[in-house]
Amino acid sequence: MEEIGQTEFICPSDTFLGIIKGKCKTTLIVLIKKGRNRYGEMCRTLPTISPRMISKQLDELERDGIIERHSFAELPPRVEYTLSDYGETLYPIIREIRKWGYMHQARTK
Amino acid sequence: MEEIGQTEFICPSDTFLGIIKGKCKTTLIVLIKKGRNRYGEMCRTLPTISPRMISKQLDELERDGIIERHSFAELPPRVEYTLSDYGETLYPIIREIRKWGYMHQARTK
DNA sequence: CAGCATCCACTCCGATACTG
DNA sequence: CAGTATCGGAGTGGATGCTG
Repeated sequence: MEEIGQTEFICPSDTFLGIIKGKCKTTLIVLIKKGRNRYGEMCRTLPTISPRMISKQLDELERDGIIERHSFAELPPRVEYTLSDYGETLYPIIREIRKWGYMHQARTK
Repeated sequence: MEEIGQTEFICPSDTFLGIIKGKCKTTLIVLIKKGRNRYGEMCRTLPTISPRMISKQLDELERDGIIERHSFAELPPRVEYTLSDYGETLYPIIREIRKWGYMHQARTK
């Protein structure tokens, strides 16, 4: 049997969950991955999430190195987000999570 | 490109994340899966998590149908938890999450 | 042993209003 | 267009004490 200790148990899960927990981070990652990567666009796609929250979640994802922010000095201003190489590594897992969700969402409620 | 709508984006992720978010649910699931499935045992394995929290998380996992609670009317009382068939379906994903965590935990701080 | 009840601090998140 | 500031309610989680 594998070694069982507190550190081994908690840390690995929290590395991932600490990054993608939060109101709508997986959703934002998927949107960006699909090219729907501008702030206003995301707000319109997710009308039930407040712009403040979308902004905050994008900030945190950028801080964690998952996404990159590209700001264009135009009028009107434009900002696009892209997945970083690091962010790409967790995308397959998000797909798995979403696939599981599709299969089992009937069960929850 | 896939259809993009709010429902398709948010629901599937939340089905999974809604279940495993919370202080230490993935950890508890792994402990149970490995046979370290008694309440006191878990508390001792996770000394930094309060017993109240472990109890609460186990309750929620049971309520969501992920784990089953088996109570033995002995003295001293004994309670064991096992993964349900439903719970087994999300175990592979938890393994992926943990594997990702092992590989990338150096990066996060 | 395996827990629940209570109290409290902290964090999350929405609503609203404002800015470069 | 792409945000930021502030307020306040709801939820999360620890500490402590008690129970069958």
